Amino acid sequence: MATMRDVAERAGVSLATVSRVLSGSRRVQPELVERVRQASDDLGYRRNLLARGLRRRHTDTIGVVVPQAGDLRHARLVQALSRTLHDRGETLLMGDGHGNVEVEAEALWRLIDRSVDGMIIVPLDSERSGPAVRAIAEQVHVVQVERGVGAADIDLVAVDEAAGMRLVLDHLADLDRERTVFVTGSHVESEGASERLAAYREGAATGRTRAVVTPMLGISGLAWGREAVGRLAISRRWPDAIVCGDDLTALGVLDGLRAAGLQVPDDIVVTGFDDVGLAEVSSPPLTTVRRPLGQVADAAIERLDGARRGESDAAVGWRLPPSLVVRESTVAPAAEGSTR
Amino acid sequence: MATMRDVAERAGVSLATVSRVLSGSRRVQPELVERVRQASDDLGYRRNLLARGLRRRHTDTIGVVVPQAGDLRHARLVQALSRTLHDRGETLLMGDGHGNVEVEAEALWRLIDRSVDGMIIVPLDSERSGPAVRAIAEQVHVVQVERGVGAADIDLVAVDEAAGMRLVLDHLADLDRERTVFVTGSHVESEGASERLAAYREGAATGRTRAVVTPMLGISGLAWGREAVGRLAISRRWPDAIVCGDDLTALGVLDGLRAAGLQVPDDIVVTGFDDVGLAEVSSPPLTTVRRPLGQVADAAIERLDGARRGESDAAVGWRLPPSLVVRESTVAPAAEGSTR
DNA sequence: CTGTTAGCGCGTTCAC
DNA sequence: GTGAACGCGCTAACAG
Repeated sequence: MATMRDVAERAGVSLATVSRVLSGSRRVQPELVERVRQASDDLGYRRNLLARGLRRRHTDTIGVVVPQAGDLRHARLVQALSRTLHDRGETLLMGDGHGNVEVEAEALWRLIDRSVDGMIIVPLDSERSGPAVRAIAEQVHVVQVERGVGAADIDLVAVDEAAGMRLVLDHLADLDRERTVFVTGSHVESEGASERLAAYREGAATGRTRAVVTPMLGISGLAWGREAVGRLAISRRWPDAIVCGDDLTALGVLDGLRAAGLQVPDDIVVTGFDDVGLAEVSSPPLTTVRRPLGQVADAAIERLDGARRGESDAAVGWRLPPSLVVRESTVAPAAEGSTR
Repeated sequence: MATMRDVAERAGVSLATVSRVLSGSRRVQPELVERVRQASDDLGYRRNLLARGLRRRHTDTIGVVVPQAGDLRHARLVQALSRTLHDRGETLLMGDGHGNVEVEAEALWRLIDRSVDGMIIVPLDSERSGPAVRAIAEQVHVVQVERGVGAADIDLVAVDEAAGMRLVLDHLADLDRERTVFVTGSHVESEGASERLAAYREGAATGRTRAVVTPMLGISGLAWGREAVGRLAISRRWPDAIVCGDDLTALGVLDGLRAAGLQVPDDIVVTGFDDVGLAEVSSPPLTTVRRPLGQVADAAIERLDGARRGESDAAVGWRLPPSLVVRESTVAPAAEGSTR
């Protein structure tokens, strides 16, 4: 590997000049610029970012740690982050919690050891990830995503789950559906789920959709969706809309409905939550709520950048509004395809 | 941030001693070890990996670049890699091609700039990624995954697609299915797809399953699966098994079959390929071929490690055997659940 | 504008 | 067994 010294010798200039040409930090005589460029290309020179970072005290690198890199949702987030960071000339250093708080903590520290300029964290658990996240926040600027560890002085950008639920409810009202039931996982599963449940209750009470049936709580998933429909069948009083807390449960509901011989969306409409891979491929395709992953990513990066420039007044807590994706599980093909 | 010098002062020893204690590179008097440990803990000292890497000329870091980090398959691979690297005390530096060869090339070089000890690459395109991958291979040891760029001197670990197809065909033979049809994407889409097609042809000709219908080629996806079934319906000669080139197409086939009123698996059985997220949630769940991602990851890392220790004789080309996951799209519930 | 010099924080000689 | 001194490759400060 060629070093800057090699380039300097070949171009017949000093080390400092090479550095200046390469980083554009100061004006250099055009002729010398050319000579340096030439020499650099000839040698296939590449800057050593380790040395550079050591000297500059920052690395144009931000750390990102997610609970489970294999999860589609997190993978998408990482990709979104990676994309805009790349465009800004920064590099993403990924850490993976592998679903384990201790592993997560170690991943965090390892990133610190590599001198990241900032950190974007999706905490594994709002309780148990607390100590590590707070400790890290003392070392470098941190912005939490999706979930916070209850530290008011650490930035947080998340999705407004309640607004998403209102979108669903309004959509149902537009369709004149009056007897809805909410099928979801038990609200202890995640903060998001309980927010959606609360918003459903609230919306059902005060919104345009009335006549609401008590929420059905189970362990979210395919099986629970099917079982919920089974229970409804026994009760013999079918609702005209089923709102699900997540897409997977909605798939189960769809399957149960098919077994029961009901037509979607004619007899009954179904909605999911969290448009990530599944909703599109179900049959019929699922109307669902899409989280603005790209905006979340950009907001987090923006915030990090602002903080680095010293605009770090008080910590922010942003909630970004999701959008409704209307598909055939609520609207028959003819009137299909609108997204709002 | 505390530095080694701070630790040395607090412990009343020299810098060198601290270094030795922390890296365990040489024996140090027990008492001093204790003092250093204590001082280090008190200060919350963390080694600066930039400086360390600069001095040692290696970083215990390996670069991983994938075509599209948001793809579930790649995300899973990254997670598998990340897991075993973590266990070995190494760190993963991720690069994302974002589906673009130029971006991929830049990601590769950026990792080189960070002094990775080795590189694991899933090339975006076996043709167009060639130059970059070959150039990188001159800088650092690289092992390609899944797809090679046709350089015989660069390691490659991939999945034996043909073996996977044989698994499917044998399974069908066990079920006494005699009229199968293969529905897949056009074989120009990827090398993997064409390998599967070839293996299907081969297996159909020489294997235990005879009476084979000409493969149906389209653009893989939900729509093509449905359409393929539509064409079959017109022909009025139903096969007793439909083998699909990928899971998504299989989902479409399942949907088409339902519309046509056929029972799966009684009237007809269906198989997918690449068990990643979709197969489990379809109805009925899909029998499919699972790629051994964990083994692929471990093999790649193992190879990198071997090369670093100087065992890098000739480049290897490994093909790992996938496994068949039997679900209800080929075997009715009663006899379900076996995986082999 | 350009060159010389001094470290960034570490690991590693070489003397003791 | 321990410490002092050097240098990894680079940028920032200071002269010229």
